[in-house]
Amino acid sequence: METYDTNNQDNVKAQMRKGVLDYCILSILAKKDAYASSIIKELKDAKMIVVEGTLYPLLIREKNQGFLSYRWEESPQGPPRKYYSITEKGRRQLAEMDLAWKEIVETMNLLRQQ
Amino acid sequence: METYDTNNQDNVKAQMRKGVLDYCILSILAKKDAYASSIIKELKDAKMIVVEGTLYPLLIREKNQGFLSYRWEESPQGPPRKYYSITEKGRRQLAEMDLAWKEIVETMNLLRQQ
DNA sequence: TTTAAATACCTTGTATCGCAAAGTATTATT
DNA sequence: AATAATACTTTGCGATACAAGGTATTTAAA
Repeated sequence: METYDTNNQDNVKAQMRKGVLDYCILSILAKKDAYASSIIKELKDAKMIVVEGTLYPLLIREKNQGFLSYRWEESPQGPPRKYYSITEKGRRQLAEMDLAWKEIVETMNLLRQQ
Repeated sequence: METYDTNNQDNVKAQMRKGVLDYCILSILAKKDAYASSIIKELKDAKMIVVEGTLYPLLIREKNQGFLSYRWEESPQGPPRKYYSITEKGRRQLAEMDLAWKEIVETMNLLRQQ
């Protein structure tokens, strides 16, 4: 059973307003496959702090929407890692997010002009 | 009783991620006093759709945080209007939001560079 | 051999937000 | 009076972000 954000297109912008984290995650994974802990490190470096309790459900949601897939890989130390990849559908979503983000940035520029 | 976002400064950015509506409202009111229906119209023109059920609680929250004040004014037609004004504290908050927004936009630019 | 440390994934409960929908109130028009 | 137009408010729901705690695997130390 899917939720309200499956029709896509029309409400990408509405969702964008709620937070940019989904956009961040897809952007990161568009460049390179990664696992949760490494994504957290990358976001921390970019000063966009995220904690595990936020990221794991988010990755699961994006996977359930078909934007991501994953595979297990051995780690040099510790338990195996769940590497996520962006899918074709994820790349299309990312393209829509780019447009929505651009519009929001332009709107804010307009609103902030005195 | 205040909530988690009263310490200010540290979490402006975290809040910003949740949505840009607060930023929009303060931006609009920084230019000119306005009442709810006129704010909705202005946001609609800027393609940032907001409905009453979103805006009214938001205005009340910002008023409770001391970012806004209001006064009643007669309307040429219909019931009186509640005109909101941004306060000094609201302007300081807006300045912090400007910084937080700038950082988020820069972060997204970085993350979207292939 | 047990214990601890490091790494990694996952879940639960809470506060908050955005929205649809319904409700209340005032004024002007019919 | 009844209706329309305007404006403010509240309720209930679904979704998000986070703190906190939990589970599991591997390696190193005691």
